[in-house]
Amino acid sequence: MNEFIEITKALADPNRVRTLMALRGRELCVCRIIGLLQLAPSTVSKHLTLLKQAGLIEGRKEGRWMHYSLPGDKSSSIWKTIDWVFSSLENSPEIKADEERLKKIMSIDLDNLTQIYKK
Amino acid sequence: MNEFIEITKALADPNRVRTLMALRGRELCVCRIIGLLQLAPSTVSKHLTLLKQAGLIEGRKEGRWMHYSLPGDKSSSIWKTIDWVFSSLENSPEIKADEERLKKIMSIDLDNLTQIYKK
DNA sequence: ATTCCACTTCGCTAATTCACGAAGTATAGA
DNA sequence: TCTATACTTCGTGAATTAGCGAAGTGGAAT
Repeated sequence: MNEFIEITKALADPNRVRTLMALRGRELCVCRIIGLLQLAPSTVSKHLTLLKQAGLIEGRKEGRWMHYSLPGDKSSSIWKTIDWVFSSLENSPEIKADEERLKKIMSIDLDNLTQIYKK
Repeated sequence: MNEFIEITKALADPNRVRTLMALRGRELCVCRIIGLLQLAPSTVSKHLTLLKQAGLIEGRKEGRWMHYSLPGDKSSSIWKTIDWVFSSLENSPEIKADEERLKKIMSIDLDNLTQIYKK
């Protein structure tokens, strides 16, 4: 029960849900997620920590960058939840708009991202 | 998206989730739910309003009693969510304990419930 | 070594949420 | 018509949460 509530609480915030949806089929570094959500780095970091705590995402450090992604083991029970989220939001206009924004964000080289998310 | 967040928020509280699970396969009047959760009537009423707002339950008034149940139309998309909740919690010890409590609560006649939930 | 950069942790404020009791509404029964 | 019952709404306090900026951590590059 506690675990379940941890998951539903993690999913009870639009910015965290947008993040989860943004990670469909790809890894993202924190700076790109900051670019997507347009929130302070510390805020985004906190959201990511919460999602990770709930088991909805996992992190991988590579040099200076931290990359987040959906759990690798698709047979794990958390994927039932993730699939439910995906199917619930597949037609959401907000998520579609994010998808467009992400196309641009993905095209920017990591080394040039700093300036972007500061404005 | 808004709708989805309304649902996850409704599911982000243990007492509301317990209520949802208690309604599996049966209707319950508010007084029995009060008996289960052991919370003030006004608190329970608020929880039920939230669950209803999210579309997770529906209410039916009969005389003095208000009966809540899961949505009747099982083809409605909310049932995907409800089934996900059920499958996530089918082995939860808390929910099993509630099931036991409910057996007793269901055996009490409606007219005699008042005294019970006041103690 | 030192500086820079990506990110996290900490400390704070504003907003939201959970719980309660008191007061209100509606129905049943005397 | 009056009272009792079942529930809801309102107002309030305590606890939790989302956001921020400042300070801290650790890896890379000069």
